[in-house]
Amino acid sequence: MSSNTETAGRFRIGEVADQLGVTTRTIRYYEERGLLNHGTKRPKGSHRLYAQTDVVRLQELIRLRDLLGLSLEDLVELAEAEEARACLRGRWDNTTDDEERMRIVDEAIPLVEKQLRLVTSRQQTLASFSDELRSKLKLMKQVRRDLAARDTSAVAARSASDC
Amino acid sequence: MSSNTETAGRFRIGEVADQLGVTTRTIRYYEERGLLNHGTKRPKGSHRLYAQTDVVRLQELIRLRDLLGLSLEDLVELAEAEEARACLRGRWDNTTDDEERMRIVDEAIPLVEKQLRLVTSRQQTLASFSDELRSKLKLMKQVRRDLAARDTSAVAARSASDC
DNA sequence: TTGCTCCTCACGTCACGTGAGGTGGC
DNA sequence: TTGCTCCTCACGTCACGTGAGGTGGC
Repeated sequence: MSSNTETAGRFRIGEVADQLGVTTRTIRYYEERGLLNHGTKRPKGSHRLYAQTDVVRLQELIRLRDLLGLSLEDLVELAEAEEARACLRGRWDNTTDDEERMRIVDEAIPLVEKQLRLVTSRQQTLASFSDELRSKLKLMKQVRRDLAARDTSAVAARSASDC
Repeated sequence: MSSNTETAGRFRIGEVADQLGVTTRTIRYYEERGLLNHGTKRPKGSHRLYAQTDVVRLQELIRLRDLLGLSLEDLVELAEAEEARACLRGRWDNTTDDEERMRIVDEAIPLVEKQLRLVTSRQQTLASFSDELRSKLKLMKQVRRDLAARDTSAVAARSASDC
């Protein structure tokens, strides 16, 4: 996955799974589907080893999946775009060409902006849901107070919009 | 589903599905799993008909599923608890007993509070994710400006924490 | 050498998707 | 009567879960 020798292969699949709160099966499945391991061809049967950058990358994908409910197909799309950033493959560190670096940053920025838009949209939906629940709760507590005060007419006035 | 004659049976499954943005299969599946149709025994082969209260109820379940990523098992649990509210079955409207109404409200309040806790927790997670994306973006734009100004030393100072 | 974790099939499951073939109401 | 939507199987799919049986490194 990482071709960068200095960061290569320090974590085993079980450690990564524990860190991210998923199972090893999930990680292997993501590899099957092409989200990981674009770099090294691992000899069949040998252990998978992950670099810190790989873990961070997986972390991001899993967070997008959990928080936004994206399908693996969506994740593949985002991952491929992120691939273009190439930071993970060391293109950034291996070049001293400012124009090359400019291109990398220019590719990366719209991607993060897209993720931010997705997150912001989801935040708004949740905020209105939250508001709804709050006013529902407020109403119910008011009805409760009316009942406690044996004020039947007040209860009747409110009950229509309750529940 | 609804045994309340005045609100019974005005929507067909296709209409409900369109309103909620799901397929008819989803609604039938939820019925299979016991989330719906606790009331009427429909003659086999006959059309399903839903009341407005049924649609609202389904809407809530689907929103919880989408926004919080709850499993159907989780939804069944919440639905069963909500069943206790009994408003949908007309217990509220069919009683004039204040103590009965008090019991209904007392059962309903902690349920909505629980939903609110789930939503709030999700909001916090999303907020920190959003913050992370924002500062990442800010840093990348700064690097871009440094590159544009051909200020190589400034770029180098920042690149370590980039990507 | 003994555990432990890893490996690869491969079948099971959850939450639906997607027809196949047929019936029912405006 | 003609469409349209509905019905019930029932098999397919996506994203994994869960062993079965075996190998590899501290």
